[in-house]
Amino acid sequence: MSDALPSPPATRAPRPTMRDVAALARVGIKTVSRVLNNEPNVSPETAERVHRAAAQLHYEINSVAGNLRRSGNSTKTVGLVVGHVANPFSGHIHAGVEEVLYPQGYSVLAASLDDDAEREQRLVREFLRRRVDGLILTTISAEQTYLLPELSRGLPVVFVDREPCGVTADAVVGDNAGGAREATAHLIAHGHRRIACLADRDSLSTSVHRVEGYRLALKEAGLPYEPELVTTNINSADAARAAVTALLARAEPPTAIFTAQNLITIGGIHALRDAGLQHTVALMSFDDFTLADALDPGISCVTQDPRSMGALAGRKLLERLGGDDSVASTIVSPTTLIARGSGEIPAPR
Amino acid sequence: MSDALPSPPATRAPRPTMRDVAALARVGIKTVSRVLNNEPNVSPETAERVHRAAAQLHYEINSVAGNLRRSGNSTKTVGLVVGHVANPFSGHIHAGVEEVLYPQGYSVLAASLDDDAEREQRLVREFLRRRVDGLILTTISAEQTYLLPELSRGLPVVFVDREPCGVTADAVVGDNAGGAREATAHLIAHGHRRIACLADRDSLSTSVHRVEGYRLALKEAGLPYEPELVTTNINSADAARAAVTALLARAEPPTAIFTAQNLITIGGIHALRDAGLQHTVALMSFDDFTLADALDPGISCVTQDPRSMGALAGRKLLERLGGDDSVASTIVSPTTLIARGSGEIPAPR
DNA sequence: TTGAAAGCGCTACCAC
DNA sequence: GTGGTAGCGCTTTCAA
Repeated sequence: MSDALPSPPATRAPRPTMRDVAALARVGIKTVSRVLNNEPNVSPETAERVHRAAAQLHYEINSVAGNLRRSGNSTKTVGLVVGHVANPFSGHIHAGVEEVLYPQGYSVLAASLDDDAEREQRLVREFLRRRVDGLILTTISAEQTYLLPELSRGLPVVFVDREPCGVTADAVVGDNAGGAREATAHLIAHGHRRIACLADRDSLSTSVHRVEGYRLALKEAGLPYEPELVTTNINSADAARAAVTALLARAEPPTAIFTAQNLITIGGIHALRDAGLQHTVALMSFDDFTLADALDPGISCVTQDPRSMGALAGRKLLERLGGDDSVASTIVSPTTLIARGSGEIPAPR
Repeated sequence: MSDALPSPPATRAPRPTMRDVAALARVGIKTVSRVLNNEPNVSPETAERVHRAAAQLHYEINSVAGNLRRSGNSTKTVGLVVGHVANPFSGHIHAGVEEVLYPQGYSVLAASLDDDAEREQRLVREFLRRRVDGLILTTISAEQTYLLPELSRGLPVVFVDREPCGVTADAVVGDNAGGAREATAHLIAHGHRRIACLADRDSLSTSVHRVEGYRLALKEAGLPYEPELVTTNINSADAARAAVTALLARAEPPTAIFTAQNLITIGGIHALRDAGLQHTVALMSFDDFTLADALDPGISCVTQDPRSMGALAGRKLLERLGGDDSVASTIVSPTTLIARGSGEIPAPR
């Protein structure tokens, strides 16, 4: 009984090379190279013969071999390290990078940090062995001095989301302090005086900046900074849920909460619901998520634009690849406040 | 005023080669190769000298050049095409693939389909030029016969999420028909007789299978199939919102809705809320999303495990890369029903 | 307009 | 143990 679909043989056949195409077209190998790379000075008839032979053999040019010899020794490949590809924030960064780099002929080797500082270095090393033309990195390690030899060699590196530590390099970051300040000021404007702040690990500069923004807003409003309302080093939704539950159980509970990260917001929402306080205690989130507007109340937030951040990082890298030698800069991508209800719950009087 | 941080020169310095290391260590280039590849038959003293020289020059082996000569002509690179890297479903597939391939020394070139069939072919072609060892593909094109030359050459290709068309190859897909059938049967079990079905484009096999599952459940329950309750070719949340709104405005509106995809569910939720019917009309979603349990009512769904699907696809590819010549197979990854409230709203009597 | 030869950085093979 | 030489598939250079 024969299958309707063409069933391919499982044998591994060698790929044709330019030499095979040249032989079939009865020309020199260099002529094949010229034709397939659209170089001038080939007669139309010869070009036609070459194209026909290439098509017949299903030949695809080998850019790996080509780039080995080609000037600049470039691979037209960029290494991208993000927090985790399964995280939508990382996904949007990836999308922005892709959007900018693929049209310019670059391919993207993507990998996840997975909260592992060692992995960060392993991945960078692997990318270097593959001779990527540049790197776009979200980092987790305490400092990136391990990149110094590469940077001093002129390898373009752009940091995204988190600023580098111990090295000078381009970076694209969200306005963490500014966004946190705006979120906190928003709560203050609705009458709140006791505002809790829940943040991620202190080892992350993003997290530290958000707490700073929170403090700045308090200071600007002449409110005291009360350490017992601030919990940091929260790294899961469950931890956030527990932390918020503990805060609400205090003698003087906060009347508003600023959750400085996505997962923390999710844990916070659960905790408020557990206590039946979702319409009583105000909540502002740093970072948005799907259906935040479908919850009751809708979740107010300040949101970054990770896709734009990825695109900016990609663009910066392209400039460096193009030979831009100007001094390293940090681009701050603005945040946007979205009011949906949870952040506009007034303070009790 | 001097910067505290080391500011790297912007000049592009050439990378050291094995020859440079060999010269510095006063050994032959082949010895450097042996040491750096952990091959035997090198005296400890020589190895030490080589390691020292390599470290001094910050030399990293060039795996691109090495693989050119190495047996099998492999690049230890795999090309991955997903729907869109910014989509969490795609992100989880990517994560699963990564999780399986990186430990085996493979790197992943990732790219997004972006709903563009031409892009699919462009990306595959680019990957072929980069001589990837294998491909993991989510497809959008009507048929993939353009892959036949590669498949017959023995290039390992694993399709993920959507089954191939026009070619025989391994695939990992979710249980689209089974999941849809289970979701629909769940609604029927809660007394519903008029169940709407909203699905994505008919050109997607996944979508077609989900509608089939819906029909099968109706049939098994002895319920009639009413075409006016089925809307397909919905490709955005807004379109879904409009479609549900239209359904609810009918003379005999459905008492339950099966939304056969993520974005459609989101649009459907909005439409039900617009009409104030979220506690009246039952809703089952195909695919889960963050905070689905925090909505009121919680959204019941059947969910796939895209991470596992990615891992299965990666594992299959590794087997093929390892020389497995067995006949192509399709792995069906099961779905799970999660009851949260929206799917358990009973039919009015 | 065409192609032969050299060489990109490395590994396979074989001599020492 | 060690290292030269050939060659992976291509582009560069240069001569025809």
